Amino acid sequence: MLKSEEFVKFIESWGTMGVLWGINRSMARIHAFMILSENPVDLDEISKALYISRGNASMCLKELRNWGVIQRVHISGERRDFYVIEPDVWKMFFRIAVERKKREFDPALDTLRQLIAEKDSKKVKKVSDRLQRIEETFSTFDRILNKFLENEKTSRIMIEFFKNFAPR
Amino acid sequence: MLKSEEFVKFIESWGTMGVLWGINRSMARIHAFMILSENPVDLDEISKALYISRGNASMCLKELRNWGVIQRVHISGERRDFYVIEPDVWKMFFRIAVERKKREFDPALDTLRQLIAEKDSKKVKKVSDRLQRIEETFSTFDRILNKFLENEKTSRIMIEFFKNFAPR
DNA sequence: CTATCCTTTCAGTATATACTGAAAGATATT
DNA sequence: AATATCTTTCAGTATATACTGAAAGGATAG
Repeated sequence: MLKSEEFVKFIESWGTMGVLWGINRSMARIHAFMILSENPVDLDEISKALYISRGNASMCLKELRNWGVIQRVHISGERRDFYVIEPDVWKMFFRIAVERKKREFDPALDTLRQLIAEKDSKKVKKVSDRLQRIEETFSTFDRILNKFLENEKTSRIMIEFFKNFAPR
Repeated sequence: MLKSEEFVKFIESWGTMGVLWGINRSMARIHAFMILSENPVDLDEISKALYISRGNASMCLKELRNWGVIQRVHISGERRDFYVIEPDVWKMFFRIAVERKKREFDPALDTLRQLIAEKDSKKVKKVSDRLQRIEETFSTFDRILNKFLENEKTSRIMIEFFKNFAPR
């Protein structure tokens, strides 16, 4: 399961898309490599296959684990650590969504609200109306996302709804 | 409407969030500045207020126009170009979504499909099943997004649905 | 037509981000 | 407890990304 031209293309393309998720190229390439691997992989294999230093590979694996998109597994009789991807693709999506929201959306919404709450400014009506509209939009978005992420079951229901709404 | 502490904070925070949208700090800061401006702004004003070179400001404005989140307006009697934000916040959201999808999601989905279509590989069942599941997930996501973005009216309907589903 | 005002371009430079590899830290093996 | 195997850390370095400012390119005014 290695090294056809398409595999390389997939790994690099996944790497590019990684930016969409806010993860860096190496992380995404490692993730792609793991998707294409039949068996659990170890640091050495990754390092050699993708021409990445062990140090970097180690840091990327740690970060991928933080994001919850891969897991460390133990193989009896083996001393090394092995890794597998989170097998549930939607779950993988959610985890990324949660992480990004927490890191970048929430603080921005906070600041927006603070700005609106601010009393003594020389705010012009036009601008405060605009801020109000933005806050409403963000807030709606926030509620939808929270609803979506609140538990497994809710997510599944929403996905099913979506599938019907936009059938193949 | 300038330079309270909160305004600066808002601008910088918006700048951070910009990364979420795949736009760089300067672009996002300029956008934030424009949100807070009562009247159309020009290049010079931006450059001075945000301590950005005119060259950079010019490039950022161009890019923001490409994304469709700001518009150039003409003010009679004025020689300079002026700019305003897209006033419809949801529309702004959509434009960013469309752009990002086009740039980063679509190519990845393409590659994924190519990889699946590939005939003569030594693909292991486990891996091809996994790829199949990923394709399904991505494809569903793609259809939802397309549905959402296909026209103004559909978007509005979906937003209304969401608002009811996740009320304030 | 030419001077003035404004915008854009882009080579060079600065800054931020990612990566390497050697050393230290862990954990298992004998 | 010494050795071997594997992982993590991090200072230094490389690479990628963003920014500057001077020069060229337009547009309008006189």
